[in-house]
Amino acid sequence: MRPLTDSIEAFIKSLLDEGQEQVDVQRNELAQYFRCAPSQITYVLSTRFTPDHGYVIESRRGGGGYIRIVRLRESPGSNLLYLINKRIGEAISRQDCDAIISQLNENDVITDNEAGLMRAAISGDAINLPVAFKDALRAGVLRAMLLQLAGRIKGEDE
Amino acid sequence: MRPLTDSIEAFIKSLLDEGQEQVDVQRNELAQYFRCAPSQITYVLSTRFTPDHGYVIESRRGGGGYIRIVRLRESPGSNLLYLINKRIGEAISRQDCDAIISQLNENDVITDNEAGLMRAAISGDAINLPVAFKDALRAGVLRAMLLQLAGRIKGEDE
DNA sequence: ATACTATGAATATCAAAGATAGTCAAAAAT
DNA sequence: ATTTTTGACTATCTTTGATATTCATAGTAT
Repeated sequence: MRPLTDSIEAFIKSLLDEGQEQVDVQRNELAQYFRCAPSQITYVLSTRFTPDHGYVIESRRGGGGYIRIVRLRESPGSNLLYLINKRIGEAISRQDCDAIISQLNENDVITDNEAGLMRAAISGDAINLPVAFKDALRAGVLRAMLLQLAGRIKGEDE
Repeated sequence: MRPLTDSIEAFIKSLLDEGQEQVDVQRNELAQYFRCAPSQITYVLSTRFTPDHGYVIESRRGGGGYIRIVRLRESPGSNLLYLINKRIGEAISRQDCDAIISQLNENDVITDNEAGLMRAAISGDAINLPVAFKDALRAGVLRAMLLQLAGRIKGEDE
């Protein structure tokens, strides 16, 4: 018999195939539907809906809580998924970050102002830490921002 | 189902969107309208209408009592300086950051997309560090981004 | 009139209960 | 071995209710 993980994965993908870039689900509801432990849902999401696979997850707890699955899109000339999954590793230098940001800016993936914000975020002037450590933190910040870019919904701003 | 908090928040904001800088509401009346406990209103106000969010609350008890919600519309410049020099200290929580970013967004200092980028930058999901340490790093990242905002020159973006 | 008190009408506070989702390690299945 | 599945425990957010506090007004005594 096909394992539950596969069914759950397929089910979520079918939801996303209805043209939407994202779906909200309730963990308990889904678990009930598949008659499994709620943590099973978490397991599927964390093994099949990672940035590697082209997805990001957001969630909210408490009453009215939900899990939102966002399918990342590849905007022209951006290479966002490559940057997120391959180019940035565990650590990245400031210069390399700058280069990436400039390239995104030149390809009109981000505005001048956004590029400025991103450079500020990865500058890390203030912190007095070993370079290796800084580079690791910078990698995290840059990756998070690129994930946000990849998750943007078309025409969301203005 | 959308939690009540969100509806109440939206309702209050819609009242403020009618051009007024402030609204007076009666807590019991609002609670009746939403069929919830009066303290629910208090909860919404204290979690979504704080000074960080750009609001202040005044109230009076007793007969004819009311709750006044005032939206602060400070000049973006001075507000930024305050945030940079006073509000952010050595450390800041994620929640507080979120509130500040929302406020900048609502006051049109930053676009929706920029708000998204900033939230991503301060999220620090990936790194596994003691909370106190994270909060200190976050303060640095947020401050750097606010400085960038402060330094924006009119007409810099196309 | 003036001061004091009682009453009713609001809001504030705070802790507990409810509703979600996350984590992690162990058990089960493949 | 690796992947799946479960369950106990934790974290976070919402909702409620009991109790305390504050204010306005009316009444009462002097």
